[in-house]
Amino acid sequence: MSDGETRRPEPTDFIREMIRADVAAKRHGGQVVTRFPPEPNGYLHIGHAKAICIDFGIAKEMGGRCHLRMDDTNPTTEDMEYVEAIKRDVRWLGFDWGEHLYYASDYFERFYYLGEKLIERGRAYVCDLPEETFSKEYRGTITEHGKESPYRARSVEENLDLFRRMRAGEFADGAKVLRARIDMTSPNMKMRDPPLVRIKHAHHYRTENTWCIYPLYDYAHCLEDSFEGVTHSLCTLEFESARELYDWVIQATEVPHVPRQTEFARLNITYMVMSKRKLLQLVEGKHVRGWDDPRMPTIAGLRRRGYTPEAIREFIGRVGVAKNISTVDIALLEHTVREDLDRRSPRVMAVLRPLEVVIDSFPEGELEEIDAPYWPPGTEPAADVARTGSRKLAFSRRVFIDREDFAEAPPKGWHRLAPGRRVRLRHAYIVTCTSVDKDETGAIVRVHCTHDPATRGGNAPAGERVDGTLHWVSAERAADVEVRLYDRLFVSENPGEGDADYLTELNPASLAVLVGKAEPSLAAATVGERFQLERVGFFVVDEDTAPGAIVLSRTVALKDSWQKVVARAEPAAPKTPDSKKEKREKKPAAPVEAAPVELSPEAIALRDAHGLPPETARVIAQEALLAALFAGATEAPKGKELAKAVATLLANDVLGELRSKRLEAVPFDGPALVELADLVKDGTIGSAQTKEVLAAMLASGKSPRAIVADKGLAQIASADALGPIVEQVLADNADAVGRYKAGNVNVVGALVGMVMKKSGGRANAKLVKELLEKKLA
RNA sequence: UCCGGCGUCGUCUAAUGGCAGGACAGAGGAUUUUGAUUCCUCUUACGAAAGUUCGAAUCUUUCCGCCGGAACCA
Repeated sequence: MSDGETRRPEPTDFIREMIRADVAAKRHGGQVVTRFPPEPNGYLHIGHAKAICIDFGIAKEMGGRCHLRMDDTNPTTEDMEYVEAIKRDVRWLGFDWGEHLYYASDYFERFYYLGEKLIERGRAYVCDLPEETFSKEYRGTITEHGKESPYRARSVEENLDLFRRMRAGEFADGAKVLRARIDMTSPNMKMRDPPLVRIKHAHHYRTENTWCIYPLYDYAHCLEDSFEGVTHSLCTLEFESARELYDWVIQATEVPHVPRQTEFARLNITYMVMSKRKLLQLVEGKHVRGWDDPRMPTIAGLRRRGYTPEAIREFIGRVGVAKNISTVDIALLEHTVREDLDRRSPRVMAVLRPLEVVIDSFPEGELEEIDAPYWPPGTEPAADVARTGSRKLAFSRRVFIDREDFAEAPPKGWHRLAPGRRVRLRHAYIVTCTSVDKDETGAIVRVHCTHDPATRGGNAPAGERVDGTLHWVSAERAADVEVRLYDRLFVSENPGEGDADYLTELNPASLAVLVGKAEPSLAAATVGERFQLERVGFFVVDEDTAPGAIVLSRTVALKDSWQKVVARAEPAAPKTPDSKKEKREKKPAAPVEAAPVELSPEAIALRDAHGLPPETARVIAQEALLAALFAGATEAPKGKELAKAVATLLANDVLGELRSKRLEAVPFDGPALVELADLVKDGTIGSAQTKEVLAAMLASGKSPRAIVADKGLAQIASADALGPIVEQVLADNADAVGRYKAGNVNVVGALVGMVMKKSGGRANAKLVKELLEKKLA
């Protein structure tokens, strides 16, 4: 991390939490191995940057390693050019795979070997069904089961022979395929005998013509992870339903190392497209100049646009990692890059649309040298930024300003030049506009000013305020520069949303090329150097620059609050597309009457036998484990009498634990729950303690009474015992008490919590609350 | 319609049964030789309903909405 990068607390997200827990539990010997597995069939984009930051970033944080692996199992799309581009981009982003560069294509022999092994164990077969036949007649649909392929029952010998001949090249593309033998009735379509290895007589950029069969993603990826000892295989949400197959292949091939797949939401950004297919279309359709066109969301494009790796990493960090499907506002990306560039970009001046200004009071032919600092006071350049100090500016009778900075009839709130107005030419003089020259069409060709010699350096006399400060360039010493102004590539917030073709939503103004005038110091600028053109934006010197022909690309414009004022005066922009909330509310739910619950006969029996609320009865009847526990409970001595309490426990708390821990069994029985309910009934424990006892039962299987005794959980329910603790908490939290008195009644909950904690979890919460409320009243 | 996933300010994201917090965006203001930067202030959210609980964004149930899954792509 470079110096000065924003320090933030250690990132926490569900993946990091999971991995930290794995490390703490010493799974995989406490090792963390991740991988970033791009397919070399396109350039990396900022969505990949998220994956890279997660895969490499987490491995680094946990003291593990991250592999860079080219997932090159499809010979028809992949290419060495992409491999090189991927390596360059990952490195540029600041990550290092060390020795760990891998290629799926190096594992082809092992995939083949494991294919034979699957066949031998009856877990895979060679299928002759054409792709179309299988998908139309056999796979079934989302709602209907599939049916088994007629080739499913082939003998091991025949399968082996066929598979070998597939490899030997005896069959045409698509004539045969190796299929997993799983379950044609699975609700997960991925599990309906998915293809594992297909025939493709194609040249592979690395293995050339060695192979004519290639593994498919679902077969290859999990094995690659296993071969490499990957512990945590992190991928995006669309692979969620592939996870079941991932685990199946690992289990069926009996590979020794078992990696685990976890999915997170991919990155979307407004006004951008992020699919490889669309990006490829933009390049091939010449809608942009190439993969590294500065308008592209590719890493190469962003790099050429002048983005820094630090800014991108910071952006990714701010976006976070979660499973919500999300689209980040491009304003956040722009903010992050401005923030970074502000510390990296020396300030210089250039005029994009020159308008000549004649300073009539300044002597003809005179050139005045002015020393101007590169950095405004108060801005500390980042440590690794080269240009510091100041440079020389030339002031002369003729200068250029931007046409946008002059108005003959200025609108309200105008802070720039206009007839009669006094403005400062930055670092130079305060000037006053005296007249305007126009051509025969009435267009302004020249502006006349007089300067105030007492204001040299731009200093206003004490107490005087000028109308504004303008950037400028001497007409005598200006360097011509090509300036490329980039804007978002699409005009639509979500290109291609709905029925729209995203290509019709390209922004025709995404690139504007101007020839401007720059201050002399810019003539020596070198490719990759970054500047802020004062009042205009952040720029980078483009690689198209040649000696004497500087090309400047705008990375991002400066924030412009004047533009906002102007925009506000104009008719309101069309409302943004539907937000999440609007989507949710689009079809307003008909006011739902609490629909009468349909009860199964079992549920009805439970309800009637024990007087349970119908909801509770249904939940218990539905879940076999709960039903068994409940049945056991009612057999116990006090079971009938406490049935309702037990049922509530079962339906509300036990079920929750079962779900969250994905438990199939529970280490206690029904009578234990009766015992727990009895403890509550006789007042030994309160509701606060019940949860804790239940958790302990789940963990140890011990009896409730034993747990209460062990942990000393018997509740404290006397005002005498609790009073002092309440007093103490109140005294220690005067500020919280203040907030309560100011109207925040929720504070009581927090105070109850504190008392509970101080009492070792033993206080009767209800009583505590009463005591607190009495004191606070 | 089946399976899986997801619903918190406009946007992204926190909270691990106890004061709904942060960032961006937006609004207002201060400072300013960049209408920049910086600083201060403010508006705005738990999809709905019912249940469990002293207390629910968090546990349970039902409903609603969104996304992914039927490539011999990855």
